[in-house]
Amino acid sequence: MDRIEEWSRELFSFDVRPFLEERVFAPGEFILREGTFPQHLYFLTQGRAKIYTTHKNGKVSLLSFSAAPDLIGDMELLEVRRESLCVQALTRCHFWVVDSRRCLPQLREDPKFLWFLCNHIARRSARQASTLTIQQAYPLRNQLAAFLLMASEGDRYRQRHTEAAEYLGVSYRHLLYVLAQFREEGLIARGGGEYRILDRAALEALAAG
Amino acid sequence: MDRIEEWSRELFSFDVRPFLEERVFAPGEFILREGTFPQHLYFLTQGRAKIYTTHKNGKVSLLSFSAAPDLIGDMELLEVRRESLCVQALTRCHFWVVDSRRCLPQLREDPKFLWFLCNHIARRSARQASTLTIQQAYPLRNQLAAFLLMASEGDRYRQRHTEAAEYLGVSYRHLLYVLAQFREEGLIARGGGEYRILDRAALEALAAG
DNA sequence: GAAATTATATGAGAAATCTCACATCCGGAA
DNA sequence: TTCCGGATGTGAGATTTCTCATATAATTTC
Repeated sequence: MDRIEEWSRELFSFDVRPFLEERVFAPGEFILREGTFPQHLYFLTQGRAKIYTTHKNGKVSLLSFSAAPDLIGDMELLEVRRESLCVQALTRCHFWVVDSRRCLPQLREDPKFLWFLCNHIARRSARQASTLTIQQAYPLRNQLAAFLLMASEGDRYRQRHTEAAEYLGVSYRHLLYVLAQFREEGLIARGGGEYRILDRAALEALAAG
Repeated sequence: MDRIEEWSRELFSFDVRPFLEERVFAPGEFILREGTFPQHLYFLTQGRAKIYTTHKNGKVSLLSFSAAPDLIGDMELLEVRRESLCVQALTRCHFWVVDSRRCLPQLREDPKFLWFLCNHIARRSARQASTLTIQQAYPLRNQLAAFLLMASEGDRYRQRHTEAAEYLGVSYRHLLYVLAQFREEGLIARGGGEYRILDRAALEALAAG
């Protein structure tokens, strides 16, 4: 396939195709399971997945959503992951999978790939740092406003509340409570199994802190 | 200096010494200020610094403590930082400073350095992810137990409460409240301007969740 | 299609956490 | 020494967030 060749030339100095295969995961399928140690790099080219971890007290933390294009399995390649995470497809997910164990020597010597990897991980780290400090400094009201804007398409918001609560790190009950507040204040409206954004400006003001 | 040569051979494929200088910061001095865009990589060889950001609502989030050996300015090198952070020396800090702007072409082509950088950033990212999810899943009681164990030397804990509160992302008042609880329960004791750990096992049980 | 599971919704009360007020203590600056 | 800003410590009341119970709708499974 052409696109693979073009893409592999962009990210790698060497010919990665011998180590490459395509894979598709169905919704709900696991790309990475907790406790396993993958030997592959997964380049998400299509679809959407969620990355989460389960704590000893039973709570689930949804660390992030992964949307194409994204890279999964990099932390494991670098062997820095202590408690492993779980990655599960939300929609049908297409990957280009690199057998990183077999081509690790080439990867370690490839400045083009390493530069890409640095940038990728650094961007993720910056996002996490931002999430972390915002979470410390603002109540759900502000974070939810940002999330509604981020996760909506146009004026329509149709995320699962269960997942949103796990992502925002609050209880399902409390998420619903603040959503109801927003409805009372006329910021959003409910209808037909989805929510609509009524007052984008107000939400943006809240999201900005 | 010998140690510089040895160190630079370990991290770089090329001779980095022409781009290198030593710098020392006094306690309280700023290594990076919010809003500025540094053109240097700072290798912390001695000392301790704090990395924090100030929010629009006035709250300060202490993202992390930096202790030698550590690397500062990497996110800026990769140009991924949105809101810039503030890095301030807590103790006297010694750095080896690389003029990354002048040797960026070499850095981008140096697999040895890039591999190190990937690992460094990935480790930080893993730590942040862990902090983020733990913060979502556990109340201060558990996090404080972990922090007391981590930040104490032997059985003596002598961190500033103001800084601890910013690091843990809770109000000063609430930190003191939970510390008082721990005292009532006989886990710690106060005396001579410091705290002492009395029941390490109990704290470890709390920290483990 | 029936049963079982999962998501949505809401109420009530409790726990965690915050803000603000105020007092004390200590170290550095004048 | 005196003064002052920062760090410590405590109280009271408000706000945010959690847990648990319960009910219904939607979805999956058999």
